[in-house]
Amino acid sequence: MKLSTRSRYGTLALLELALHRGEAPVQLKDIARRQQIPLHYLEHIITPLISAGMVRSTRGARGGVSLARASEKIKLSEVIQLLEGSVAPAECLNNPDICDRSEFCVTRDIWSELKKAMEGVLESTTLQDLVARHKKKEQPEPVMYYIYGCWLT
Amino acid sequence: MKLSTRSRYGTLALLELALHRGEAPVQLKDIARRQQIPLHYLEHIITPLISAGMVRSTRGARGGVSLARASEKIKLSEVIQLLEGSVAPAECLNNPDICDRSEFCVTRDIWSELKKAMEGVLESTTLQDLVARHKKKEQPEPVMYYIYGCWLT
DNA sequence: ACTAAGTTGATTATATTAGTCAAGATTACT
DNA sequence: AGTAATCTTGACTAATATAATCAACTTAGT
Repeated sequence: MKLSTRSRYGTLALLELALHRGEAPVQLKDIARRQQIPLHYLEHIITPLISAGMVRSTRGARGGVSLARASEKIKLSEVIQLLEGSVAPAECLNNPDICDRSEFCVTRDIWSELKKAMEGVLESTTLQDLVARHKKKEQPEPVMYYIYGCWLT
Repeated sequence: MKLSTRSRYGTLALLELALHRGEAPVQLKDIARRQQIPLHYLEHIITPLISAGMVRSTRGARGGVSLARASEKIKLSEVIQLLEGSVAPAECLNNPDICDRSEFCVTRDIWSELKKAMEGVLESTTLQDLVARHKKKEQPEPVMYYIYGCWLT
């Protein structure tokens, strides 16, 4: 029940791109270094994201990759779909024919609910949400009050 | 993001046991046949469930396995925990030390929410729920009315 | 032309999952 | 007591998927 490193690396890479939105393309080697992803592996991870039109690539010197769409428009569900193939926790949800009891199977029904719960999170989270959380963590915005001669948080 | 067959087979086997609750122990070979699970594989899957006290085994001729607890008391989350190791979609949730950015990582926060959503389903589903669903599917309880000379559903 | 990038496909390495086999332990039944 | 049926255990193998690497190629800037 683990996400593959493909998905985790891919999401980190996309977050990196979202953080540099509007600037020059980011080079794969920089993403690789900053997010500690093997460069050669990242090259393969980024490919399906480019094919799907989520990421734009600029070849040649001073090239790199950048988001092809607004980060508000990129849901994690789509990212996982592209990198993991599917969010479904059991293959019979994608393809009922692989099991001849799909129609009657109550465990399949539960895996379906599990899938829905997962989609609930992944559909409602965009890259922009990740960016917002990231910035919030960087600047924790310390709300403090000076009362009784002390700084209180 | 797939459940292993361990978990899926194991859940099917437990459902089988729940359906025969109160009767004589069910033999592994019968479970294997009915649920189409390789017998030798099932032997290994059932082991951790026995160790954990979820399943009771009766050795020897006419032996078998049966639920050690009421099916209402067995949550799927526990089953998955035993068979899959953990429900966490990323290892850093179980063990923050494997990654030096766990503390700041916003993707980790999202995987954590994903985990919570999954737990929401798995914690609230018991074997008894599976049994109930199963019975409901078997006997769709056709509520019909004989009106105007016709049977209406 | 040269260099710095991304692109692609082949290949290897590693880990995990899935499954098999066989010897052993326990119990029911005759 | 003997035997057959059944779970138990550990070693082993096979299959698959994941992760990673390498190298040749294409593209674009200088």
